Amino acid sequence: MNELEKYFKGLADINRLRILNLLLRGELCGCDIQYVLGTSQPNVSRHLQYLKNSGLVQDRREGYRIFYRVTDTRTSSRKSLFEFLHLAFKNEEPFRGDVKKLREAVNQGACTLSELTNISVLNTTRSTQSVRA
Amino acid sequence: MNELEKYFKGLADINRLRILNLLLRGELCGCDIQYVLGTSQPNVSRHLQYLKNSGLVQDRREGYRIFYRVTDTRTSSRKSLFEFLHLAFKNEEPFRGDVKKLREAVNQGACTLSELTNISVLNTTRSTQSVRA
DNA sequence: TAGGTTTATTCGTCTAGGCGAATAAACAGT
DNA sequence: ACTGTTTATTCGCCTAGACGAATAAACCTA
Repeated sequence: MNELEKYFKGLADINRLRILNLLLRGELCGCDIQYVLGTSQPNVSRHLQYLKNSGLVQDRREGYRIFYRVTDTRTSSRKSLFEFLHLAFKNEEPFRGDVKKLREAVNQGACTLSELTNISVLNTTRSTQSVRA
Repeated sequence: MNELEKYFKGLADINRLRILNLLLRGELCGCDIQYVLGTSQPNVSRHLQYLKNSGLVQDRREGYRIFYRVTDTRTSSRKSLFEFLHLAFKNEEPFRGDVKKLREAVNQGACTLSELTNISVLNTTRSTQSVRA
């Protein structure tokens, strides 16, 4: 499939746009993304796989966690695409709200830190399977 | 639906990308677009409607012809999007080939001019219903 | 009004995509 | 080995989208 078409198919969904908006701010694990989007874990996983297959996102395993990040932009048309996205997301909803929510979560201790700081509020609010079980 | 999402859904198809590539070079009627894409008339019409509903394309009637153009970019995020597209299409296939094909058609007398110049080669090659009937 | 050109719509069919629920898989720590 | 955490996959269902063929609609001209 055409490269551009592949990118745009990857961008043609609000969930994936929201994910990219977060990843443009830095590397994130899946559970943090899930928390901000407020949707189910399988749904986040599906969209992340779609983004990977579109060539927009890469991942890296660290223990039982997987960190996702925007694909490297060296010598690629992706660079200007990501720059456009970064500007387009700015001051637009729901992207703006998502970033705010992410910042708050990180300040209180995001997924990676929650087990270190062990904040009960976050654990009860954030954990999915452990709490909902 | 979110504005950005609407745009990207409009861009998530190779036919629509090819159409936009042509329209970024200037206003065109449907039959010229059909000629360059080499697909059926209903197919072109469908994709043009989709692009209109996505807010990426406007049209204007002139007699029994309808001219399509990229949506006005004053005070809009569409401007930077179109600028990105213009660069991305450059030197990429099949967009490059489409522009070449369009130029040749225009030089020999495109849809609008074909009835004036009445070039038989063009008419037999280009006309759809009239010739194929 | 009749015929020709361009564009839009309808119909039927097929594939892709989105999502909830449940389950599986990968990994770490004890 | 057992348990808990994170991520991926499967299943079933539904909707959206793509396209060829045929038809309709809008418009012009004679």
